[in-house]
Amino acid sequence: MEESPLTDLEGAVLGLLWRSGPLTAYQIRTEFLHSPTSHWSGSAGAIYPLMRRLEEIGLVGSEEESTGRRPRRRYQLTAAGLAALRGWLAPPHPADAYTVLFDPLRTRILFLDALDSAAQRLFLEEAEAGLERHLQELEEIYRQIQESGDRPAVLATRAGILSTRARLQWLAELRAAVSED
Amino acid sequence: MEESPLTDLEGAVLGLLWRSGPLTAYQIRTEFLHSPTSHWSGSAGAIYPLMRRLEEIGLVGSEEESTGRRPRRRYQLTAAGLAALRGWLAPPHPADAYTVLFDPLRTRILFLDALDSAAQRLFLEEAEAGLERHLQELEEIYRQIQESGDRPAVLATRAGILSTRARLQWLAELRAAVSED
DNA sequence: CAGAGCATGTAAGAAGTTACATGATTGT
DNA sequence: ACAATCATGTAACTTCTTACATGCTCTG
Repeated sequence: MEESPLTDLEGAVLGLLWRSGPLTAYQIRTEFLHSPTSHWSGSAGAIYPLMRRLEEIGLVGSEEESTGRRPRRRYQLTAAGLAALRGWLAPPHPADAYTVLFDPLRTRILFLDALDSAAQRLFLEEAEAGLERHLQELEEIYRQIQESGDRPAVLATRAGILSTRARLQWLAELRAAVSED
Repeated sequence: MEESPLTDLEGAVLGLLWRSGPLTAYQIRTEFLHSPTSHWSGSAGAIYPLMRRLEEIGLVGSEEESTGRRPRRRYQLTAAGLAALRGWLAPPHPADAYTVLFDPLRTRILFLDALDSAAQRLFLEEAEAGLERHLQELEEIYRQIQESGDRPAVLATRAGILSTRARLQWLAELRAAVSED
């Protein structure tokens, strides 16, 4: 029934169903759409086929609520799905869970010297401004959901804040190092 | 000639060619293989077709060094390739450059309550141990390349260290929050 | 009742993964 | 000379993206 390890998208979908009861594919989609990471695109072409796949291997069940209109399919976790969710959650984790995260800015900065110094300065200014802006948003979200009492979301947002601050700190160090030549 | 924006893998390949002169596909592969991020798999099936693609659109050139044996193709950056590299490096950057990075641990912790409390504790222990181990490795690498004087690599490693520390700090906060129930 | 936007998909194509095949070189 | 490993690929498959199609619902 459960063949290969779940992808992170599959695991997250099972997690959403576990937390928020039966959901339609569209509702799942919008959850990802509103996430502060742009890693989760929530595109239709990803979610709809994925839901069918999960149903085929028995990790979710669905029922159609056809009130005469266009079918509206609502998915919920099966017992096998809950077991698979726990298997995905628990250690051992994939290798990339503990290694350095992928960061498009860090990747580019490896080759910063390929830009002339004016462009380098522009790069660093833009990067700091962009991260600063994003940090403000995260802190605003943090305040809101702290009131809502949604603890896992609070924790995840806190992670985003700390991680973004670390990137900003790094950029500040970098700017100091660049300007001293 | 240059159609769509470069992917990060394509940009990084151009960057490697810019920094390290003409390289074979295999040499590029091993650069990625040895990177401390597991995001760069450097699999043959990714690199070889990519190099052909980059050559087709004129961003790299190649010459065959056939000394009678099996062909050995060495790629170098063209003028168009350098321009494309600079376009990829310079702002404006893709949206995901400034948003929260994708973190498999954070994603899982959103659903931590689906595990029983023993499994939760195990999760947190493993995660802290795994990150701590990785941090040690990074600091060892950091010391080595600081001596080598490879500044961009030093900076990138520094970013990995700060980011990993931020994740550890978050886990420490989390453990405190979990144990107080 | 017309248009906006919500909801449910599908099709074609891009990009990467795993697994395989095979030639060349090196160490013992 | 034989095995191990370095090096150069290819093929099939998986997963996601972009773009499209289409039905349903609500609002002015």
